[in-house]
Amino acid sequence: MSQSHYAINAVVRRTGLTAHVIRIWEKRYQAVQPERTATNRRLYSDEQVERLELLRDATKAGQSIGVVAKLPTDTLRRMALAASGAGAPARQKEALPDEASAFFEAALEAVRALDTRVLEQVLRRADVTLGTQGMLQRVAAPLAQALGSLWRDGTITAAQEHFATVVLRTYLATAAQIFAASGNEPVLVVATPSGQLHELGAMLVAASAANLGWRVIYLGASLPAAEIAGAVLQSRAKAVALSLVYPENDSRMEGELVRLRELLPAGTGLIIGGRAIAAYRPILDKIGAVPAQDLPRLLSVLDDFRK
Amino acid sequence: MSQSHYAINAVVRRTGLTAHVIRIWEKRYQAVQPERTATNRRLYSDEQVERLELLRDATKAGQSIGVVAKLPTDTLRRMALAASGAGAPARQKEALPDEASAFFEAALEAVRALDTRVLEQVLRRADVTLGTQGMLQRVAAPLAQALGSLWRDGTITAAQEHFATVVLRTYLATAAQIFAASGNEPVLVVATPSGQLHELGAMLVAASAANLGWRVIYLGASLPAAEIAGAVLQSRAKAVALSLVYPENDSRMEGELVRLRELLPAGTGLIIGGRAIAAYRPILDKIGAVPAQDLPRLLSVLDDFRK
DNA sequence: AAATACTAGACAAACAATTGACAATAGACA
DNA sequence: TGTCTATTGTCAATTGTTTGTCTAGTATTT
Repeated sequence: MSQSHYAINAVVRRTGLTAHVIRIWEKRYQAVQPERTATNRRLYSDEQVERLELLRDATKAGQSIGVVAKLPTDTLRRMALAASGAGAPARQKEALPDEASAFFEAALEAVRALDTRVLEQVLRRADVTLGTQGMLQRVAAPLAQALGSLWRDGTITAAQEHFATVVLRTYLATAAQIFAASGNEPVLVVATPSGQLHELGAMLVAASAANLGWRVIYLGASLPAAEIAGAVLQSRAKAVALSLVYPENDSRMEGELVRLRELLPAGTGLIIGGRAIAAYRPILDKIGAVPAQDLPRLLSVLDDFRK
Repeated sequence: MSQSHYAINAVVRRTGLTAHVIRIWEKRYQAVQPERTATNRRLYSDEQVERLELLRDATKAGQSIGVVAKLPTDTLRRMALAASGAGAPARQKEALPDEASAFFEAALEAVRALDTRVLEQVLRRADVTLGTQGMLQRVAAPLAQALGSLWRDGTITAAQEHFATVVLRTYLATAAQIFAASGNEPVLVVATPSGQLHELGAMLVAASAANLGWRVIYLGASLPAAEIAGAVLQSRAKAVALSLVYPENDSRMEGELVRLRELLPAGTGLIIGGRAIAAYRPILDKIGAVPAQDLPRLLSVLDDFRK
């Protein structure tokens, strides 16, 4: 197989664990036993990295490291499969209230410094410690929201805001990558309608849904109703999620949304979220779209459509 | 096999490594053993250049040079494959002339089908088979260009065009991340100026430059001159690359570009590329910006600014 | 003459390993 | 409830390694 030998630093990058933890897991529980160079540096194989990832997931799900570290890798793989299949979050560790905000602050710091690497690292670590949904709801979503107001404040520059948007966007896209391999998940089309240029909200939805086992077709920002409907037809999607942020009083929006509902096959779910939904509330009611004020509510709505 | 022999300068150009590093890798780890001229100048073969590229990628991925430099080239190739996540067959260099267009066609097919997974897979495979620069220049760039005209044709829908843009964008961003910097590479700021909404060209530049060893700060689309300059100052960037695609006759562009040049520290490189540069040519000359018609030319320009 | 390339040796910053100590948490038990 | 204990992650200090960069001096190419 592959002969890769990763230094501990590379393992840190891939697993999101700290070097401290990796070493202490080895010392105390013999979780992995990496080779050593002639000068005593650890060298990890792909298998060992995978094992560490599995251990990370198991502990994140509430298992104690002392127990799972002794299990063979096969068993860990089965556990991971079972856990993701059940979708039932066992006893997800409740993070401290200020733990999420520490990540938030760290992320903001990286944004100010225009430091891609650190920003990504913070997001990945939040992903590991809070769980993907926790990271999305308590770090990424607040960050996405804060960017706008901080920029209006003058607390951050437009360049920093753009920068953060791009990095966040990329992270969400890859985090949402959830192997669509199985192919028979329900399909969700995500986009923002014509005139709505802010796409971060839509990306959050896409990442969140993908993490919960939807196959997401993400179409980006500012797409006419007919196009969205076309994509739904082509992909036989079960539901559509739109995000409305700004502007809040686009007169053409009503026409767009009505048209979209007309063009969608009967039975297709239509979920609309984002800052601006309050302003468009009457329209949503009229066309029977389900509003979702925030990410948790969106997920529960998605769950209903899944059946 | 081609019998070309490259002087170290050419190798620097193609790999993004410094001459110092190339020599020290040879001395300390016998990474490559180039021929010598009668007067002791190093001469590198294509195979050796490829090997250096593989070593560069492996080290950027976190493997230590001391370990990987001793591995046979075959193993390095396999590792590059594994790292890019493709289970693809290890096609050797010298791609057929139409191989790139086969990838192009396959990519287009995936776009029509709105199939994220396949589209990503095609890009990854192209990456491995043609090399990163080959993939960028012969698949991604043509695809980015084609999307616009195909959409105007009606050959593809706007939804498909949006979809392709997003997937391509994400792939380029992560591909560029793989080469994430160790910290002391020269910094390049990439963006599109106010009014220019198409960012795919800028992303291509960013990915390409990152692959050649720049630390790229990517700011996305439509940013005012003052903001771009601010980011340059903050990051102490050596150069700025802008992409102009559409519109081709924005009257405010001249003001923006002039202002940008004024705000940039003396000595900062200013490179401008994209479909629309012909239309803005007089302005570019006026402010002393270097035009770059295509990706290969951009890279050689970047090379000049490196020092 | 100026730019480029070569060697050798020195250097500093980043990276790793080890150890021992510490703090937070959960569960057990009185 | 409070106290004890085992578990777990974190931290600091120290030592050693790895790696890219730099300088100086010489030679070659353009």
